[in-house]
Parts: sequence; C-alpha cells; structure tokens
Amino acid sequence: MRLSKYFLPTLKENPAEAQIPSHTLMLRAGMIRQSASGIYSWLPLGLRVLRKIEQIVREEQDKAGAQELLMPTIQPADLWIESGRHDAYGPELLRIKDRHSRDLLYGPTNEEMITDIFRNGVKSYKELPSILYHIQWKFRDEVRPRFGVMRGREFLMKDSYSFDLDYEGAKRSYNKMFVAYLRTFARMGLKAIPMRAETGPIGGDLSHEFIVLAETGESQVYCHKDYLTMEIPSDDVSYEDDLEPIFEKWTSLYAATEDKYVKEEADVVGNDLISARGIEVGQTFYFGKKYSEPMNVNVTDKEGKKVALEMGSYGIGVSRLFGAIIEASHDDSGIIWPDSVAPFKVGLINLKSGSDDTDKACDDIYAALINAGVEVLYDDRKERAGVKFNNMDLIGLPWQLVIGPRGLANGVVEIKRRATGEKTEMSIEAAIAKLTA
RNA sequence: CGGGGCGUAGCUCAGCCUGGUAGAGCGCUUGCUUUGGGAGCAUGAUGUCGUUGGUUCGAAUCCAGUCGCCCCGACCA
Repeated sequence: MRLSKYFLPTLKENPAEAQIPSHTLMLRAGMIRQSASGIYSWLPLGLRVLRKIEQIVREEQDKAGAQELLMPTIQPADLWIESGRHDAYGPELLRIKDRHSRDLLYGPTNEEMITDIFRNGVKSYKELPSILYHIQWKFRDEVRPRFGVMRGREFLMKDSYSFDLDYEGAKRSYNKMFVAYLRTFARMGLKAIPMRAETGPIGGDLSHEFIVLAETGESQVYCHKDYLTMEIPSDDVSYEDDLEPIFEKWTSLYAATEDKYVKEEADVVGNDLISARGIEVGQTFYFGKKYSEPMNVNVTDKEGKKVALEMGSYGIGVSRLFGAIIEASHDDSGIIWPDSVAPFKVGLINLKSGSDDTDKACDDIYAALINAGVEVLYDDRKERAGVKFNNMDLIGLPWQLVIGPRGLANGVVEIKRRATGEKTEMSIEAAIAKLTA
C-alpha cells in the first residue's frame, strides 16, 4: 500500500478526550474515530489489526475443535423472556421495537440464541460433544463507557458455547477452551493469567478471568509471580488428549481478582505475590444446566431417557484486546505492534520522494516485497524525513526499511526494528532477504 | 444513578471574571528556499463560539433550560 493513497488521518497532538495510552495512540495513529460515547468507527489501519486479532482467535478456536457460525446482532425478545433475562439484564440491554412494535434487542451476548439453535438441531447424545462459536458485534448500554475500546458499548466479541452430556464431558470442553485461551493470548504477545473469578449473572461454579497485567487496567488482581514465566502449551498440543494436567498446572498457584481475593489465602504466597492492575481479555464459564433445563435443551441418552445438557460459555473481547495489546506494547513515540497482529510487516520509507534514484530503488524494493507476499506500507509522500520517521514510529510497524540518497550512494539501506530501535545497514538484496525470510 | 469538568477553526487551546466587529500555535492553499528524526520566510482560506430561550442598545462573555463529551464513584459477560 502506498501511503500517499492510503486513508490514514494521523494526529500530531493528543486528543483531549483520550486518557490512557491505548486510546490516545489509536486516535493519533488514525485507527479509530469515535461516533458516540463507547461507539467507534474502525479506519483502514485499525481494521487490519482488528482482523488479525480476530483471525488468531479463530485459528485457535478451530484447532481446539470449536466450529464457527454467525448469529445476528439483533435478537427477538421472546427468547430472553423465556430465559428470564429480559427482565434480569436491566437497562444495559438495548431494547428495540420494529415497525410492527415487535420487541427486539441488540444482543449483549448469545446464550439464548445458541441454545435455541442447538436444541432444535440436536436430538441424540451421539452428536455430542459440541462447541460452537461466533465473532460478532455486541452492544451493552454501559452506564459509563470509558478508555476508548477498552470499555465500549459496541464491541467485537468471540463467544463460544459448549454442549456435553455430563459433567466430565463439560469439564473436557472447559479445558479445551482454557488451553486455547492460553495459546490465543500468547500468540498476540500478551501474558494473560487465568484467575478465579465470580460467575456473576451467568451463574455456575467454575469460572476464570484471563487477565493481562497493565497499569491502566480496571481490575485489581493478585497472583503468584511465577505465572509470568509459566510455559504456554505448544503448537502441537493435542486437544484429544487429557488436558487436565495443563489446567492443573495453570491453576495450581494463587491468582484471584479482587472479588475472589481472600487475604489469608494470598498471604500464604508471601513475597512471590504480585498485586497489580489488570485488563480482563477473556472469561470462561461452566454453568451446567442453568439454561438447558429452563429452555429444554435435551438429548436422548443411551438408555433412551431425556437428559438436559451440561453447558459452558467462553468469551474473548476482540476489540478490547486491541487496546490491551497497545497498553502492553508502546513507548513514548507510539505503538509497537507484535509481529502477529501488525497491520503491515514493513514500513518502507523513501527519504527523498521525487528523486529518481530513491524512487526507483523504493519501487523495486516495494515490488519485490509485495511479490514475496510481504505486507508493506510504502511512505512515498513528499514529506520531510522527520515527518516520515515520526509517523512510522507512531503507527508502530515491526520493521522500517529506510531508503535515502546517502545510503544508496554507498550501496546500503537501513533496517530498523521498531521494538528495540536497533538499526542495521545492509545491501538491498540482504534487506529483502531478511524481510522475506 | 450521585459528584466534578469541558463544548470557540481540522487538532491543541486562549478570550469569558470586568458584555462593545473572532484569536494563537499546529494543520490546510499557493510560491520560494530547505531536505537523514514532526523545516524557514511569505501568502491565502477556514467559525451558526454545542443548542434553545432570557437579560441588554449590544452576548462567545451574564442568567435559565437542553444536548453532547470526559473524569471520579457506584455498576460491569
């Protein structure tokens, strides 16, 4: 992509409404714009990142055996009346009437709808277990939206739902999602720690919040410091194997949110206890028959008897992750995108646009990288060098490839690694080889 | 929902107290000079001062209402 043609409205100064780094940087880097309190538009550069985060979530869900579907944002109120949550959910539920005065709502979550779909589609225990998920926009009419996309009213969430015949099966499903979550967040360069959590209105007795430690987090959390260095399940983890050992290991040390914090328990950890702020990026729930019994989600078991299913649900805040990653990875100059979610891998900087030699060199390099399948943002604008350097640092692409007349005269270009600031001079061929490796 | 703050140019903000023809910096236009970390000089354009009403000869400025945004708290799959 040529920057001269790319819609990238960056800001030189900090917008007044933003209070935390991720919000400020997302606005300054031209990734989002606010439409209303807690509601945002995603501009081209921001959307690229959102899609990458979403894709990592998707890949890990698929690996764990979950199947993707897509449910609508608008739901009929009937289902929610049936589950009892139409009243219970309160004013956070955005209620809508259509032209026929039918009651609808903008979904804040999808337990009712997935339950309805599943109960109509499954009749026998032989079709279990099953985990279904979708990645869809949600709306919760928060009393106080804040911190940009960290607590928005409209937000993108991945929600999975598991259906099993008995508790043992449900626990296996829970473990699959638990392991998938560990891997998902790690792939984005985040250290997310599973912590015992309240189940809230969802109910049930087994739940973990996955928390990324960050100064600007909304939750107070406590955990053993060894979580920060604990080994993440590898690429070749088999979801058909018993995952309980991994679950045990990752829940063996103390880790709790403020709600579950008990001083006497925490004190046992002693000097290894970390007390910090955290961002909740995911939560897992096992809630048994809470929905399946009232909503008649049954199958026929081996003995021919009707059995209500054991269910769990598992959420990841995709748009919130966007903010969490920036909170975890930025400096005074701007964002530092982890390679896995960067909007482009390489920022190609032409230090003297309009000059034949640098233009030609850049055009050639740009073509070579594109042909090799590398995502490149080419700053071909007629701007001063300083403007280009600062802009590139701000948007935080992992690699900068700097082409200037001075270097070309010596047959070299410069590669800068955004994360470390390390700069290396090398030949054009070597640079292309390095970036396409 | 309680408490506080703020709405003036695309952005950051001054002006308001003490009413009298709308301002600065950055950005944008045009030209010249510059050109390896947010250039210099010159030039030009840009506003229902959030909105409605009131007071006044006269309101960005004073008063009342209203809408929006932000922060603290409560709340939070």
